[in-house]
Amino acid sequence: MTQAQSETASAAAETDSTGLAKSYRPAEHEPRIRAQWRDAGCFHADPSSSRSPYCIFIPPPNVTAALHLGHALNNSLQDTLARHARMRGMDVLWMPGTDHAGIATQTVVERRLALKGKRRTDFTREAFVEQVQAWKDEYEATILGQLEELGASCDFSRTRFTMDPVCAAAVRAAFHRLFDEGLIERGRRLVNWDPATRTALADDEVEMRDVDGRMWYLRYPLEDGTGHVTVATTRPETMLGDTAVAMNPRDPLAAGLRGKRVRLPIVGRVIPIVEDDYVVMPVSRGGDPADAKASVATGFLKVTPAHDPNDWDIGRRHELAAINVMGPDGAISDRHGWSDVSAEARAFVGKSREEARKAIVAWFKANGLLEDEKPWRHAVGHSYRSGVPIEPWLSEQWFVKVTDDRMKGAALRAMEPAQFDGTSPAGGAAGDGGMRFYPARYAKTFQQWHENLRDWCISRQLWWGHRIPVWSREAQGEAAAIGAKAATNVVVAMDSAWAKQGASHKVRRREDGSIEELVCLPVGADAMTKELDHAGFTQDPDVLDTWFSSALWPMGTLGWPDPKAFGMQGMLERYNPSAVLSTARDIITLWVSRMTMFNRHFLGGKVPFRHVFIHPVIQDGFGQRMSKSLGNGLDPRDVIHSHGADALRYTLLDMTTDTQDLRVPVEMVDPHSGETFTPEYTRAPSGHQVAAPVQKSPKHAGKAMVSSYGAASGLATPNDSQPLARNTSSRFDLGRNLATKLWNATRFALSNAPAPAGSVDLSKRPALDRWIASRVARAIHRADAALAEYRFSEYAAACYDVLWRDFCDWYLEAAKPNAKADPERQAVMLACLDAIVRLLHPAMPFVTEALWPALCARRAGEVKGLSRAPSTMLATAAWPSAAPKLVDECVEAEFARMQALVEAIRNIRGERQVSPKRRIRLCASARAAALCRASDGLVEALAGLETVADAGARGQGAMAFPFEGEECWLDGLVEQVDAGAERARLEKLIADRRRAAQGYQGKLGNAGYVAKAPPKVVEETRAMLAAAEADLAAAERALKGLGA
RNA sequence: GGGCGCUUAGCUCAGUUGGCAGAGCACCGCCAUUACACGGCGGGAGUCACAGGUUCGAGUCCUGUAGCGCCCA
Repeated sequence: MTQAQSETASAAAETDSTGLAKSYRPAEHEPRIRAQWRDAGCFHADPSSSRSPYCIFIPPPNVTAALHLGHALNNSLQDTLARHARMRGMDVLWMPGTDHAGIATQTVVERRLALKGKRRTDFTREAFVEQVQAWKDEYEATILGQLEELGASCDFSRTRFTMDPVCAAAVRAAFHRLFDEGLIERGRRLVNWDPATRTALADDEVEMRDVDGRMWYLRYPLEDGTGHVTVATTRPETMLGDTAVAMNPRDPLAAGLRGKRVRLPIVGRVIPIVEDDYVVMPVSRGGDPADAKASVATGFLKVTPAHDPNDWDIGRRHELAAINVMGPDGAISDRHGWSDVSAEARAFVGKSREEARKAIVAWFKANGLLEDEKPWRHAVGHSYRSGVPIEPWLSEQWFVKVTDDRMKGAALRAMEPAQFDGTSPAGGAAGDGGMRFYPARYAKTFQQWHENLRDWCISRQLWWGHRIPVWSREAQGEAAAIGAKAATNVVVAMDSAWAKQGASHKVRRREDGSIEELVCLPVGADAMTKELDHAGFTQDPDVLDTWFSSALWPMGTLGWPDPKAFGMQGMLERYNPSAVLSTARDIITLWVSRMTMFNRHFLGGKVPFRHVFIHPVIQDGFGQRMSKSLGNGLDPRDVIHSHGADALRYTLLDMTTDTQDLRVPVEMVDPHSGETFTPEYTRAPSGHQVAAPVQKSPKHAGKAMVSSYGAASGLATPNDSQPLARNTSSRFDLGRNLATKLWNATRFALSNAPAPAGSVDLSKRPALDRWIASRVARAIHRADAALAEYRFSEYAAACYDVLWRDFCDWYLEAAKPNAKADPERQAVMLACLDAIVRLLHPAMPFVTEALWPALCARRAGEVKGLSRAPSTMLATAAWPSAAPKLVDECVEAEFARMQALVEAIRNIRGERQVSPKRRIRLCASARAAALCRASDGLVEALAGLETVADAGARGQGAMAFPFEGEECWLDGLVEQVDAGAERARLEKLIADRRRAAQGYQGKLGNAGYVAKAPPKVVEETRAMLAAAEADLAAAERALKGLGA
C-alpha cells in the first residue's frame, strides 16, 4: 500500500497513551516539521558565533530541470554531514544555490520556442534572456522546494544564484584580474564548435561516441605528373581546406617523395608533402600491426589545420596555412578565410557538411580519383548538449591560460602529498597539500587531468550567461602606434586614462596585421561604458562558460571580492576553506579542478575545501545511467510520496559505500490499485532497457497506464483512462521499515516508562542496563568514526544495528516483563532511546524530530556517562556522547553467552515448530543454570521457559542440546517425541561439530601454524577445539541416551 | 591506446592493518504474543569470476586471464 492510500484508508489517526499515532505516516509530519525548522531559524549560520565553523558549499544544481535521484543522494549525504556537525556544536553554513547552466538552459528554452515555431533570433537579446529568466525562476523555485522536502538543512536565507548580483560581482572581479595579469587572452585558435547551437565548447563538454563511419581513399595527383599519393580520410569534405599532405619520415617511400608537391583536386591548390612522426604507416611499410589505424592507413595524411586538432598541431610544426572552409553553421563557406576558391570548388559552397561529404565523394568517384572506401567505426566528438558532431573550427575566442603554473601547478600542489602519485610538488606555501580525496583513488583523476591540461576556452556564443566584460575597437592613436611595434599576438598593457580609472587597457597585433585595442572593466565601473561606446568601442557579444562562474562559487557566495558591500563581513575568512565538497566523479575535471585553481589564485593560496568526497553514481536495475529522456529514472518526489523523505535518505545513505556505481531497480506504482509492481520491459531504439510505454494493471483486468518512458518518448500519452504511473523502488522499504520501527519502539518505551527515575548510576544496575548502555556507547563511537571518513553506509548500519538488533530485539524484549515496576530501568530505557534518536537524526531528521517532543515530555534523568543535553528542537540538540568506560567488554561477553543459550533453545523450538505460547522447562547443566540465575529471569522470558531445573530432573522424552560443552535438556516441548526426527537432529549436530573439530585439529596439527601464528590466535583455536569436542561428546551421549 | 572500478547467497550489496564468510530483500516453516505483519521466532542457501604466487593461514596481499562498467585520449 502506498502512503497516499494508507492515508485515505485510516481517516482518523488513532493515538495511544503516549500521544503518538499508531503508526508513522510521513506526509502527516514532514510539512509541519519543515515549518518548525524554518520558523526557528535552526539552519542559520552565525559568523559572529564563538563556535567553530563548518561549511559545505552545495554543488549548485542546474536550473534546467528538477532534481533527480542523484541530487537526492548527494544532498542527503551533505545534510547528514551538516546535521552531524551542527549537533556536535559547530556553527554550520550549508550554502545553497543554483547554477544558470548557460548552454543547457538556453537550449531547453530554445527547444520550447521551437515547438511554437519560433527561434531565438526572432527576439531581441534582452527579450530572449527574459524568457530564460522566467524558466530559471520556475525551476529555481522547484529545486529549492525539493531540497526542503528532502529535509536539507541549508541556510536558505543565504541562497545564491550564479548570475545574481553577488555572484556577478565575483565574475567581473575575477575576469578583470585574470585579464590584467595576462592569464586571460583572446586568440584565434581551433575550438570545439557546436554548429547546432553555434557556440564554442570546452574540451570536456565534448562527448566521444563511437560511430559507424567510412574510410575513404582519395587520390591526390603529384604536381610533376609522375603519379599520385592516396590519402585515407573519414572527412572528405574538409579536403577543400587541405594545405599539405603528410607522411612519416621513416616511411620507405619518403625518400622518393621528399620535396615533391601535390595538386589538390577540385581546388587546384598546390600543396607540399611534409614529413611528420604523427603519421601512421600501413603495416606493409612498417606500421605497428597492433595499431588498428595501421590496418586502414595509406601512410599519407591530408592535413587540414583549420578543421582537425591534430592537423592543427602538424600545421604549426610545419608553418602551414590554416584555411577555414566552413561557416559557423558547419556549411561550406568562402567567407571565413577561404580565398582561392576555384570555379570547380564554387559548386560546393553553401552545402551542409553532410551534403558536401556526399558531393565530394561523388566528384572523386566521377573523376576516377576514389581508390576505395571501407566501413570504419571510430570515435567522433559530439556536443554534450545538442548532441550533434562537433566541428573543430578556427575562430577568435577567449582563453584562460590554465596551463600557467599559477593555475595548474597550484592545483597539483594543493593535493595532499600522500595521495600524490610520484613526488609531490607541494611546498610550504599556504594551502599546499591541503586537499584530500575520499575515496583516495580519485586523487589520481584530479592529478592526471591537471598534468594533461590545455588552455581553457571560456567564450560561448550564447545569450544566457555572464557577458564578457571587455570592450574593443580597431586600435587608434597611441595604441595603434604601440601595437604596430609589438610582435604578433604579444599583448601590451597601456597606461591610458582608462587604465588610470581602474580598467585594464591592452593592445594586440593580430596575425593579419590588424591591431585591436581591448578595455576590460572592473566591478562597478559601469559609468565608463558610455565613454567607451562614445570612443567607438563595443562590448564583446559573447558570454562566459558556465564553469567560469561555478569556479568562483566558494568565494562569490561569501561576497568576494568585497564582502562588506553585501553585508557579509567576515564570512570569507570564516567559511573558506570549507570542510568538504561532495560531488560526482565526472565533476572532478569540470568543477573541482577549476574551483581549486581560482580559489588558490585569488585567496592567497587557500584551498576551497579540505576534503573532496566523491559519491557513487546511481544506475537503474540494469546498470544503465538514469536519464530523463529514457524515463528510467526515479523522481525523488515519487519516492517521498511512496516511502517518505526519511526512507529515501536513509536508504541512499545505506547504499553509499565507496564503490563507484550503485543500482536501484525501478518499479512502478499502479495508479488504479496503488500496488507496486515490476513493469514489462522493452528495448528503446538506443538499445536501453526501458519500461514498455503502456503497462497493464496487475490487479485490475482491462486497466492500463502509461510508463514514464512512454510519456518521455511520446510513444504514449497519459489520459484519464490511462494515467501516468509513478515510479518507486522497493529498495526504499528498508528505510521506511526502520522509521516505522523507531516510531513503534518509542511508543512502546514511553508506554512502559510512566515514571522514570531522576538519576541512575549504571554501576548499580543489572547487567541488562549496563549492556544496552555499552551497546549505545559503541554505536555512537562507530557512527562518529564512520562519518569522519565519509563511510555513510557504515554510519547507517551502526544506527540500524543499535536500534533494531540491540535495543528492540533484545533490550525491549528483555525489559518488557517488569519495566513498569522499575523506575531506574525506565530511566535507562529512555536515556538510551534518546541517544539513539539523536544518533539517527542526521539520517532521518523528520521521524526523529516528530518523536522528540514526546521524548522530552517524559524526560529521563541523568544516566552517568551518557550525556544528552536538553533541547527543545532535535535539529539543534547536542550529539550524544558516551564516556569510554560505558563500553563494558565483560558485560557484553556475558550477555553474548546468554544470547547464545536463548538462541539454542529457540532453535530447537523453531525446528520442532513449538508454539510460542507453549511454556517449556529447561533442565540445565551447571554452567547454563548459573547463567540463568545470573540473568535475572532473562533467559526464561526470552526463550519462553516456565522454569529452569537441574539436568537430572528431566523427564522422559526431554530433548538434549549441548551448551558450552555440557548437556542441557528441554522438557515438555512436544506431546509426543518423534524419535526419528530427534535422532536426525542430533546426527546433524554431531556431523557439524565433528567437522568443526576436525578443522581445528588440522590447524593445530600444522607445526608451522603453532610456531608462527600469534599465540593469542593459537590459544583461541585450542579453546574452540575444546568447545567443539565437548559439544560433540555431549551430543553423542544424548544420541546414545535416545536408545537404539 | 592510457587510467579507474566491479565480479562474494536467487537479488542488491557489506566484509579497513590476512585469523570462525555477513546484512537487507526474496524463499521455506511457526506465530495475528496487548510496540511494530512496514512485525516476531526459526530455517535453508556461497568452490568469495578464473589461474598462479607470497604466507602457518588469502574473500582480503602480488601477478596474470576472462567478462562487465565508467573516465580520459
